[in-house]
Parts: sequence; C-alpha cells; structure tokens
Amino acid sequence: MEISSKYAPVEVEKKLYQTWMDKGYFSSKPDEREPFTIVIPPPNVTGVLHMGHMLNNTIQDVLIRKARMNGKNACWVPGTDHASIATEAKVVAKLKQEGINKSDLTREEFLKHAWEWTDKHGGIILEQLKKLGASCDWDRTAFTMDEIRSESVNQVFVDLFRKGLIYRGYRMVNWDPEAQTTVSDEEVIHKELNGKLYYMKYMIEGSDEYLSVATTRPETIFGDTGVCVNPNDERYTHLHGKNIIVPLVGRVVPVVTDEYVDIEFGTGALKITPAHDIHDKEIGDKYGLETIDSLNDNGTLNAYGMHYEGKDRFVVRKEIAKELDSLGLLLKVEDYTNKVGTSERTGAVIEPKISVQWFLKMEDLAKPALDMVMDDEVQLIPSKFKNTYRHWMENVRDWCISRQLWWGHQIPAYYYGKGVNDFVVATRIEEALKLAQIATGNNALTVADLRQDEDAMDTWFSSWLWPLSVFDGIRNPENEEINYYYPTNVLVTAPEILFFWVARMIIAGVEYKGQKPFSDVYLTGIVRDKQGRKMSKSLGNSPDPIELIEKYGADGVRVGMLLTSPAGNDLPFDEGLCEQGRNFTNKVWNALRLVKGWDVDSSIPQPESAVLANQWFESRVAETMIEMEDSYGKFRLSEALMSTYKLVWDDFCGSYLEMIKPAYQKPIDGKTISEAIANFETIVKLMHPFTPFISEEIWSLLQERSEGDHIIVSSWPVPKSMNQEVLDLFAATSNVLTEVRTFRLSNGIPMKDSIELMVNENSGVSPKFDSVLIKLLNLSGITSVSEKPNGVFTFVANNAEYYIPMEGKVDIAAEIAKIEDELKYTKGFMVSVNKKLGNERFVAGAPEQVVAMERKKLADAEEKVKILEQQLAELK
RNA sequence: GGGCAAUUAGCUCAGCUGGUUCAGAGCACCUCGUUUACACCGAGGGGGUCGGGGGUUCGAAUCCCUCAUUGCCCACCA
Repeated sequence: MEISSKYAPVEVEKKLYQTWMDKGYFSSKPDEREPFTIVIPPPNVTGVLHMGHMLNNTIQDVLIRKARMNGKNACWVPGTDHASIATEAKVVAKLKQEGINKSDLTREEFLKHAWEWTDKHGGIILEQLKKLGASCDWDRTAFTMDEIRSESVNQVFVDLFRKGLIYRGYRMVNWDPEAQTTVSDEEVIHKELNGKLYYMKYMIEGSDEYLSVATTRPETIFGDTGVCVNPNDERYTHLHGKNIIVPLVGRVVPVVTDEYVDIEFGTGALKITPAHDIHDKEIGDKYGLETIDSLNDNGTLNAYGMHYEGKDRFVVRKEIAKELDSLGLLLKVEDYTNKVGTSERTGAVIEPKISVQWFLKMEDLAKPALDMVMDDEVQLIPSKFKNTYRHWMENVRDWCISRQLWWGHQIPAYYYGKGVNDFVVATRIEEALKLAQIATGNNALTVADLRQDEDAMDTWFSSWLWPLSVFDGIRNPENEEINYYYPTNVLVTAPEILFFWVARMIIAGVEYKGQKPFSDVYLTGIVRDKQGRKMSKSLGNSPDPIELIEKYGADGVRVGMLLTSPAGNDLPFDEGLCEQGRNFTNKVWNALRLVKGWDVDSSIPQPESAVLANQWFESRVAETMIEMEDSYGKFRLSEALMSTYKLVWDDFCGSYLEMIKPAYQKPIDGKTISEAIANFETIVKLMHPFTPFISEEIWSLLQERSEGDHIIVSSWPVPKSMNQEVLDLFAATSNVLTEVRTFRLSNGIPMKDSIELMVNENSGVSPKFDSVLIKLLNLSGITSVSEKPNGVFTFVANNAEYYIPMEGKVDIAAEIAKIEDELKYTKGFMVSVNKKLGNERFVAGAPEQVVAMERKKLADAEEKVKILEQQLAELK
C-alpha cells in the first residue's frame, strides 16, 4: 500500500467527514444502551465561528466521541438561537444600508426581511462546525424559533402566567435608547466613565435663600419632583416642610427627608427624579411624589424638556449646563468618575425608565435550582463557580421577559379593550377569543377585536427551555425521546452565561420535568490573545478558525485548543499551539509510514527485544489508561490529552518502535508486526476523541478492513494487565541508555561504531533488558566481569557499575572531577538525611514508613559512596 | 464599597486531606547530530530559595495570620 510521505489533512478530513455522515454514525435513536447526551449551546443563527466556539465545541466533541467509543448511545444535539436583539440589530443595520428604515416597515414586512437574513446566514456556523469534525446528530438540528420551539415557548408562557408567576408590572427597567428596548439586568455592563458633577442652585420658595444640589445628570431636572435631605443633617433642618423651585423649570416641589441620603456626599441634598432613577423612584413612592418622564424612547427629551424637546439627552446635558451658568444657577462643576450602565449589545448608555413590562417571579423558582448546585446534583466544573452561582441565586430578582423588538416570540397576550388589564393569555388566538368572550361577557367579539401584545420575549426565554424543547419535552413531557435522553449529561459553556442561561435551564428543568437538565456543567474560559486581551472582532486579534483548520488541519487545531486549557481557565491562544498539534499528527503519520514500510517474513523468529518491547508497551498503555480515565472523569481534558500525547510520542514512537525496528532493509517477523499493528490500533483509538480524522485514516490504512469498520464506532481499548516489574526494568534500562548515550555524545562516537559494555557482576542489579540495550545502543555485547578492567570509562546506573573500554582514551582528570562532584553531592545528601534521623522527635513522631524510607535513602547513599570512593582510588 | 479565587521554571499549568511521586510536565531555550519514519526530527542539557513577611510543626509549595499584586463576580452614593 502506498502511503504519502506527507499527511494532507484538508482532503482526508473532508473525505472522512463525508464517510461518517454517509454511514449515519452521528445519528442517535433511543435504544437499550445507556444514553450520553449533550445539547449544544446554540450559537447565534447569523453568527460566524470564532475561537470561543472552537474551544467549546472541541470539548463537546471529545466528550461525545469518547462516550460513543465507550459503548454509550452518544447524542449531540445541534442548533441555533434566534438571538433576538443581536439579529434584529443586524437586520436593521442592513436595511439602513439599503435605505430602508425599520420605522417605515410593518411588523410583518420587517419579519420577512429578518427571515430572509436568517435563511441566508443561518447555518453557516453549523457548516463551519463540520470542518472542525463535530459529530453532531444533524438530523436533530433545532432552531429556537422553529415550530416546535416556538410552540413550547408559548405554552410555557401561558402556563407560568396561569400559575401567577408571570405578571405585568409598571416598573423601572433598563432602557436601551439605541435599540429602543428594555434589556435585562444581566445585559447591562457597568463601565467606569469620566463625567462631571454639576452643582445647581435650587431657590427656596418665598425666600432669597437657595439650596445647592449636585447631580451628574442635569438634563433630568425636567423630571424633578422633589429634593431630599437627610433628617439628621443639621444644615438643612430649617428646610423641612418647605418647598423649593426647580431651576429653569420653575416647578415648585417639596423638600422631603430620608436617611437614604448620604450627608457626606455632594452637598447632602439629592434631587428626586422618580422617572429616571431607581432610588429616586423608591423615595418618590415613599413620599408620594409625582413621576414625570421627560425622555422619549430614543433618548431625546420630550415635551417636558421645554425648549430642549427633541434633543438627545447628552446634547442637552452640555447645553443646559451652559444655560444654567448664564442664568447664574450653576454653582460649580467638578470632574467625577462614576460607573454607568451600558448596553451589552449596542453599547448605548442605559437609561432607567419606568414602563409596563412582563415579569417572571423568580424567588420560588430559584430555590430548588440553588439547592441542586449546592448539593452537587448539578456539578459545576470547576467548582469555584458555586460561590458565584449561590450569590446570584440568593439575590435573584424578577426577570423582565418582554422586549420591544419584533424578531422573537411575540408575547401571547391579547387585548380586547383599552384598559391595561383588558387582556387574556393563550397559546392560540381562538382560545384567546373564547377567554375574551368570557371575560367581557360579549359573545359577539371576534378575532378582529383582539390585538396581540406588541412585545417579543427575551431571547433567553426560549434558550432556558433548550434541553427540554430539543426533545419536544415541553409539548409532550412524556415522549420517548425526552424520557430517554433527559437529563442530559454535560453542558459545555462559558461562565459569563451561568446566570443568563445555565441557572434558568435548571429552573425550567425542575419546573417542567421535575429533574435537572444536566449532571455536569463544564465551564470554559475565555480565549485570549498573547497579550491577554479577549479575542474580538473589533480588536481584529482573532484568527479565522477556518483558515487555521486549513493550515494545521482540524486535528492540529483541536489539539492546540486543548493543550493548555483546564476548565475554567482562560486560554491564552497562540498559533504555536496549533503548530504543536500539527506536529503531533505528523509524528503519528510518520510512525504509520515506518510500520507500513517493513517487509514481513513470517518464517523468522521473534527477537527477544521485541518480546520485551511488547510486554513493556502493553503495560505502559495500561498504566497510561488509568491516568487517562482519571483525567476524563474529572474533566481534565488537557491532562488526558497530554497523557495520550506522551504515550504516542515518547513511548510508542520514541521507545517501542525503536525497540522493534528491524535492521536496515531487513524484514520483520510476523509476530512482531502483528503486535505492532495491534498496539498502533490501540493508540489511535486513544487518540480518536482528540484527533478524530488522522486516527480514522490510520485505522483504515493499518490493515484491510471490512465495510463499516470505522474507528469512530469502534470500542474503547481494554487495557492488558499492567506488569509493574516490566515497567521497573525498563525504567532501569533507560538509565543505562542515557548514560551510554551521554558517553557517545561527549566522546564523539557515532552510532554506527559499535561499542562494548561491561557490567560488574558484584555490584547492584543490572536490568534484564540486555537485548534491548544491545539493539538501541549498537553494542557488540554486554559482558559480565568480576572486577574493573584497566582503561575503561565507568558509570553507575541503578547502583550497578558499568564499564566501556576506551583503549587509553579515557580522560582521567575529567573522570576524577566527575566522580568527585558526585561524591560531594552524595555526601551532602547523607548529612541531611543523617540529621533528620538523628532528630529524636522525628524518629518518634513520624510514621514508621517515612522513617524506614529515610533509612533506605541513607543505606543507598552509603552504598553509592563506597562505589564512588573505590572508583576514585583506582583512578588515582 | 462588598464577596470569591489565584500568585510554583521564560510561557501555560500539575502538585489530593502537611513526610520518595517535595520541587514536576508540555512548550520555549542551549549544545550536538544530514543514523536508512519523521529537522513538523533525534540525543543530551541548563533553568524555580514554590509572591513578601511572620507563625504552627520533628518536618510546610501544601495548614494559620498578615502584606502585596492580579483576575472574576456582585453593588447604579446623586
């Protein structure tokens, strides 16, 4: 069989992915096997693959492939999220480019554009995942706005409403004036911004006296309906019960007192603008102050803004300061940095705004979900996130689920009258009509009299049902699929969305299936560049994943992603990592070329060195697999990968193949080659979760295989028993190998010149791997001697004394120096051990084992000193 | 402002409930090598007083205190 000298990943990967697809290896149906399920965190439907997805999906694929080989019924459900605000923003921008304003379109027209956009861009990201090798069951691809998911969302909304958990509230919400919608608390990013603190003059009614009031937002004075001071603030006692005049506006408002006000801050007097600040709202409500909203939805001032009407709030801020100043109403301006809430999506400064929104009561729902994580029923990996999770769940606030957007699930509430509460909630309009008829007692009502709520739901209101809805577990909670696949096994996601998404999925799982949605949550880190910056489009510091795959192969990139990323840690990405991954695949490929390049002669007997090599390698596999299973069990994937990497590179390629390699142009015996192929098959299986493509390719090239025999569906290796004695003997042999190699190196003796090795039969233990030593070191032989011959190089390994004849070329002085160094070190070591053993409290207090160990150390060292001193005496 | 993590070799990280897996791994680095799978390689090697300072202990990277630095989360002092 011809094997190309260079591995060409791009073609191989394309071919093999197609094969897997054709064979249906990714698809899963409920059967008698144990399921292993992962639901993908659905990427934005119009999104493009970035490095974060690469990391996240590599991890999921590793887990899925491992489970599949472990005989589980592996099911990885892919899909996309409609990403309401993000997608709508993109569509609006695109329309704008075409000269179309969203405001000129009807809802239906806009949605038509949005669907077109979705159909065009949706799924690109899923195609990209295929290049990475993701073994998702593509037949199950779901979308948060497809029919099943939409119906599920509506059904849940109606259900929660009927349970009294969803309500309409007139509340302070976070308003994004750019997207013109509310955003949830979690979507508000607090940023430190440099601003100013303006001190304004508020005249006291019926007096020439004034009160100085400080604010960072002078434009909000149009909504001022009071001024508040601390009742204990002696400076202002005389103002209690008085009225005050809002500058410019001329509105007469009361002075109220409340301990909320910090006497120390500013002037100790706080202007109250209930419509635009949450605390002001609380105080306003407490003292019966009026709420005056002076802003339009787009962030400009409304009619209350007088001559500033229609101007943006930030423009007004500057202009009003000037005007106040010219009127002598501005006392001073100070520089001031404060934290300002900005929209995660648009970056716009969030304005607190009072409006009517839909809310979900969280307190009771959160409790069981909190316990599940605290009791490790849902295990967070790493567990340090438990603290953060608890903090959030204990302080959970009601979830504002309405958004003033069109792209999303429209709220299934129907109004039949003008009143705020003249509505009914139902999944279908026909049902809504019946309810409305009952509510009004008017049977003449028709569908045309109903008006559906304009708002859409928060995107996360569909995502939180994802593990249930992908199996249609909301509409049919007892269907075969949901009962088989749910709860899923692992969720792999970013810690940023622990609350947005993970916590809420747990809540929904408990509420709608009475069970957790997953057992483990693997939290990935953030992919950063070398300078530690987060990779982002705007910084342009993110490599294109597809280009990386083309350059290093998907396997190379996968290995690169996992080499240095323990769960929960950020991944400082460097292309060098992919290079290392690529080198790894290259190494294995060349091992294949070596093994497949040998001529086989079944008539020749197996050499002893090959027998030993096989015994040793099988033990090494067994030993490594114990480590690996432990790492997998703890989701320490980079450690599992490193174990695999070292087994393949060092043990298989570096040692095993060298040990069995026949002499130049000589054939290999039949037993050894079949063992070699079996061992090779074992290691490619172990590699498969990390490097699915090259392992599959090598699997198919190693030997003739019947149709349908693919590594992806092969079973995970069962290790042979581990022979500790063989492992120890090989370790001892390695010490001799290193000594002789160092000797060759420092004396410039090339490998082609064979040398003789002697071992003193009266000293220490020599390893039994003589045939291996002879082969690997090109020795003419190993002879036992009873005493040290003249003119030899001497070294000690495993407390045995070895000699290499030098024919007078031994550098006596260098030898003496070397021995003296070692002697000095060993004696120093003995001193410290002796000191320890001389300490009565150590001998009395330490466990017997530890003391015995120290005694052995001492004995070994004494033995070594004896040898070294003898050597030295002979040389001198 | 509050809470939680972390700080071990140039880089990224292992080191479980204190004592042979007590200083490790991979990469990077240095020296040598065109050996007949692979220079995307091989052989050999250097490198850390485990952030600083105290303490507990016969014994501390590992436990306690304290300081410093970094990161994350929560919190809209106008």
